[in-house]
Amino acid sequence: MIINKYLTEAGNTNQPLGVSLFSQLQKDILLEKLKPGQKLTEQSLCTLYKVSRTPIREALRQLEMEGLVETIPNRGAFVTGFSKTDLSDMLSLRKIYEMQAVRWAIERITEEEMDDLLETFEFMEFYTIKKDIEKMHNINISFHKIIYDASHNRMLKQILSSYQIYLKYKRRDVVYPEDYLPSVLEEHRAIYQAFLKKDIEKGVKAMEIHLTNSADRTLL
Amino acid sequence: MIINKYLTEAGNTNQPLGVSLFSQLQKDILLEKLKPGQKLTEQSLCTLYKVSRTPIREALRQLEMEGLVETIPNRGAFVTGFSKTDLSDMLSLRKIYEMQAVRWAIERITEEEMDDLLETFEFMEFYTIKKDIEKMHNINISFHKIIYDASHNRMLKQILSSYQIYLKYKRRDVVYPEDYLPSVLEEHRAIYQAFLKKDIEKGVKAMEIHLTNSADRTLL
DNA sequence: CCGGGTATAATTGTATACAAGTGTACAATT
DNA sequence: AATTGTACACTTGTATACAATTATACCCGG
Repeated sequence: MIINKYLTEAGNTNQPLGVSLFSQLQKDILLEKLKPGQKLTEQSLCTLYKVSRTPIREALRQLEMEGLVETIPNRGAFVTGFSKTDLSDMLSLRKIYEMQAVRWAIERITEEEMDDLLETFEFMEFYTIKKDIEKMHNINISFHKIIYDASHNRMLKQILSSYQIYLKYKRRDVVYPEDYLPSVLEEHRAIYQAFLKKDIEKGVKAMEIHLTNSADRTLL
Repeated sequence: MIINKYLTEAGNTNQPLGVSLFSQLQKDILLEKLKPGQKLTEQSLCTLYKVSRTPIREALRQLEMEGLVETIPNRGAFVTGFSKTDLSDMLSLRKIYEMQAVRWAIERITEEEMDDLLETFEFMEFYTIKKDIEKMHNINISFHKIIYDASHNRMLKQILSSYQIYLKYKRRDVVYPEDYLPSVLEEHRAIYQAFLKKDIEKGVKAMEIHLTNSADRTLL
C-alpha cells in the first residue's frame, strides 16, 4: 500500500536510453569507475554500454551541464570528476540552501505536506528502532524532499534534489558509529517540532545542526 | 588591448551547433519567444534553426537540465519557461550564495585576483562617469565573476555564473532611474573596500545591501 | 638523432534512415 | 449516441552513414 509519494521508488523502466545512460555514467563517475582526466570516446562508451552514439552524446551533454565532464569541441569529453574538495564545498552549499528551504517551508507548508512530514518522521522512528540503515537513508531523503517541496521554490527544490545524488554515492564508504541512527532521529525530531510550532528560527538552527553533524559524519 | 580576462568577450565561432543552439533556445525561452506550455517539436525546431535533429536533441537535453523545458518520454519537449516568481526566487537564491561567495573570496583571494578586482572597479568608476549603462552591465558581471573565482569553489562559481544568464535576459525591460549608475558604483565600492580590509562581515553585508537593491531594481 | 610535412587513421559533428511508440480519424458495434 | 477497434499519420528513440576535424605514424631532409 502506497503511503505517500515520497516513500515510493521511481522504477519506470520504459525511459529512453539517454536518461538511464546519464544516471549510469553519473554513478560511474562519482564512484570513480571512470577516473578524472580520463577521455570518454563515444565509441568506447558505445561498446561499453551497448548503445549507439546518439544516446551517448545526449548523456554527455547532460553530464557536461552538471560539470562532471568537460567537452572540448572536436576533441571529446573528459571526466572532470568530483573530488573530496568538491564534496566538502557541496556540503557547505547544501547546508546554506537547506537552511533557507526550512525558512520558506515553515512559512509556506500546506496541511497535506505537513501530514507527509509527520508520516515520514514516524517511519524514521520505526526504522531507528529496527536499526535498518538502508531504509533510513531513503526516508532521510524523503524527509528532506518534503521540505524542498514545502519551500514552494522550484529552483531551490531542483538544486537540492540534484545534490542528493552526489551525496548518495559519495557517502557509500562511510562507517557509521553505534549511536548514528538515534542521533539522526533526534536531529530530525528537532526540525519536525519546529515545523509543528511554526518556529522558523528554531527550525533553521535545527537544520544547521543536523547538516553540520551530517557533514562531519560523511567527511569522516 | 586586453586588460584582464574578465573584461573580454568569448566569441569562439567554431563551436558545435548544439552549443549555440542551446544558448539560442535558452535566450528565446527567457525572452518568451517560445512560450510556456508550448510544445517544441523536433522537426519544427529543425526548420526554424536550419539544422538536423541530432544537435536539436542535444540542446533539448541541456535545456531540460536547466529546467527550462520538460520532456515527456515519447511525447516530446514542452517549454517550462521562467515566471516572475521564478525570477524572484532566483534573486533570493542568488543573494544567499553571493554572500557566501564574498565570505570565501575574502578569505581565499589571490593577489592576482585582487589586482583584477581593482582594475575592474576602476573601470566601473570610469564608465559611471561616462554614463555608459551597457558597458556597466558587462563590467558589473565581471566584478561578480572575479569574486566567484576568488571563492575557489567550483560549484559555487558554476551556479552563480548560470544565474547571470537568466538575469541578463530578464533585466532587459527594466527602466533605470537617474541615480542608478552612481548608486551601483557606491554599492560596489563598499564591497571592494571590504576586500581591501579583508573584513568579511562588512563584505557580506555590503553584498547583501547591493543585491537587495539590485533585486528591488529588477523586480521594478 | 631531430624537426617538419604529409598521408592515414581515428574521432567528433551532423544528417538521415529506420524502428518504436503515440495520437487521431473514422468505421463498426453495442 | 457512445464506445471500441483499427488503420494511418506523426513524433520520438535509436542506429548508422557521411563530413569535418584532430591525432598519429611515417617519411624525409637537415
